[in-house]
Amino acid sequence: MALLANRPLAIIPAPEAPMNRPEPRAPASLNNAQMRAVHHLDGPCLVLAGAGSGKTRVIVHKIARLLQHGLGPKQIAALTFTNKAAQEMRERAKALVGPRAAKDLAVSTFHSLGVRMLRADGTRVGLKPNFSILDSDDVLALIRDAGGCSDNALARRWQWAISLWKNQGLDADAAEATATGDDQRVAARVMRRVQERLQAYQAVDFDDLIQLPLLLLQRDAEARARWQAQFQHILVDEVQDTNAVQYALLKALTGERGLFTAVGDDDQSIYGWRGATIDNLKQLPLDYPALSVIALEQNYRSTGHILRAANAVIAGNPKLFEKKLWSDLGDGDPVRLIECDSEEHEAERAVARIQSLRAGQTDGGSTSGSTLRFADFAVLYRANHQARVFEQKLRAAQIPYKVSGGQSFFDRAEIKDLCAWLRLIVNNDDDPAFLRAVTTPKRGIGHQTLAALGEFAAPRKTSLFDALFAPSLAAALKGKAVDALHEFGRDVHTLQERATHTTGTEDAKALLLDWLSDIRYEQHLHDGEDSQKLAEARWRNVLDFIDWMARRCGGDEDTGGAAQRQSVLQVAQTISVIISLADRGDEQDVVTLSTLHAAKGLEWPHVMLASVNEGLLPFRSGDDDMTAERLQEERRLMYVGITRARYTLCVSTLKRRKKGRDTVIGVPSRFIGEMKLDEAKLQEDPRARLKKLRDAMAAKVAAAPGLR
DNA sequence: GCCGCCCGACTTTTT
DNA sequence: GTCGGGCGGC
Repeated sequence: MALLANRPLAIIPAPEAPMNRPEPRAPASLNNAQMRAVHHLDGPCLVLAGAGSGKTRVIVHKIARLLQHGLGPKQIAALTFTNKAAQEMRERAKALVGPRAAKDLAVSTFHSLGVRMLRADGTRVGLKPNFSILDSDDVLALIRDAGGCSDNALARRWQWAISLWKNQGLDADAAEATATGDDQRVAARVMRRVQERLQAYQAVDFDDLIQLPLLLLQRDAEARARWQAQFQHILVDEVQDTNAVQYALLKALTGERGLFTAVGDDDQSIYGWRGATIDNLKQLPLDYPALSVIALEQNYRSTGHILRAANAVIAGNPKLFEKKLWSDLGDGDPVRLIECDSEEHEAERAVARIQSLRAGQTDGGSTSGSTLRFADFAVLYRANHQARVFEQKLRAAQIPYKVSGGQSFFDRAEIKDLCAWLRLIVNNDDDPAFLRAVTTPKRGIGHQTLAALGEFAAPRKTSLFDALFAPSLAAALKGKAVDALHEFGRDVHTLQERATHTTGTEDAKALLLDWLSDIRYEQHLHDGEDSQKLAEARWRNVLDFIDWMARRCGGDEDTGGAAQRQSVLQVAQTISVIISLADRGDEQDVVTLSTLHAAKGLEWPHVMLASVNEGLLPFRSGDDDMTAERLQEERRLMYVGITRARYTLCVSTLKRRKKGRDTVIGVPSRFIGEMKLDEAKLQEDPRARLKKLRDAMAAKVAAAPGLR
């Protein structure tokens, strides 16, 4: 959809095999292991799905099997981590079981499920049904405020610590008890205050969306019984990425019966740093003695050389479950190793490789008739900033590209402005939203007025919005300020009123446009931006956003399964959990630049792993020492990178690399050696060959007496 | 007190 | 190459 035109999209390569390789992509029938996973219905099941082994296929077929077995679509939940994954799963399910059944399946992210549970039962854990969901920027502001701190870096560290605690299922008390050192103790105290404010605002953060439903199930037997009865079978995707709270929620939802299918790959666990714990996978067989473990080892993606390199690297990690990928796609091209002088050189080599492969030059030097698309290529690297030099060189070569993992559409200031208004009409008590909305656009209400309003509201224990209408407010503030506040209050009420009753795409759009013109939002953008062009770009984003909202009100088929007409208010309620989805329609033929993390789950015919150097991959920052766990996660990252490739993989290292302002000697990553590449089969870079010649020459000269 | 300049750093990311 | 923080000067 146009909405996301300026957002980097994940690309799914075209289904047709780009090189002339006769190879059936998805076999018509399930293989043996897949079949066992699909037909195991009466007990807990762990599917260890190696990279490219058809895991989504298994999930979708299992859903079909469960339906066939007599379960209703509403009784099946399939949980993912990202909206994108949920969307893909929903579509694949739709293709297999038909739109009618697919519509009622509970295919969603963990967080959306949490929202659903809390909207229904939130009152049982102290939440009004109209609670707000704060995004991480709101939470950061809240933390700064609660901690009385203007230092953003410190607030961020607090936010990080608090989130990790929440992901471990700890509350403020528990956090304070486990805190070591002064920093942590302070963070725990901040956490307590943040939790109090969240409660007062009737707001939750993303972590709460998992933790509170868990609390609900633990505390409330009736709710537990009801939700356990609701879902007769739960499928979990990427189970290796679950954190302690998500795992506990899964257990609480499935209860004693343990009717679930967990799908994941311990070798692709790369999110330990944000609280995911592989302990969950270790714990699974202990918590469920009846667990059937089924390994999917046949890889349908990569050719032999690539797969052997991947297996060789991951063999360096201790095994949780024995598993070794194999493929019947033939050896394919050898993995290619390139040494580059610098980042610039590396990017130039990458460009040259794309051009030569596209021109029909294969690694062996023979030519093939077909032309490759730009979208068949990806350059993968460890850290975002590494994209820059590739962007430069690709632009210079006029090759279209996109960068994954950029700023989300919903993170843009203009979109968040509007979301603040929407949140406020959903939940009048949402003070952070109030503060943003009341000052955007400027309406003569400054921090003086707001501070006074805050002081008025605090002792009365009302939200800022409620305080607007207190009869005694006029006594506490200047007349002009009160008028401005009342006008704002009326604006919000008007919007709220209309949003409750407006449904359907066209009406919704008209309402939203009316609103924007009422608050003069376009003018506000031009005022706040010195560049005309930038302001216009922002306004276009706003219009895209409006379009997108309106279409959801109409219940468009293609907007993620919301098939009924919804009021603007209803759409506004779900907005903070719907982070953008890529639209398949505007998939473009462009080269992908992506971090290794963002590349997980995707694949390309031709992949380049860039700057595979010590210090970058595995990553090491100045002072910290590399623990065994850290190194193992880095190794899994390398494994993920290698297994993204279908036909060719090109790994490059830097001889010199930039580190901050200066340049340091580049040491090839230990993972290069671990790939156990057959050196004899390695293609030599023309420049390296030249250099060898030169070195040999120099050696001869040096050895010859009398010539010095 | 505010503004502007300079210097340093610069993982990974979802909801 | 860019962003943010800190310091110095006005």
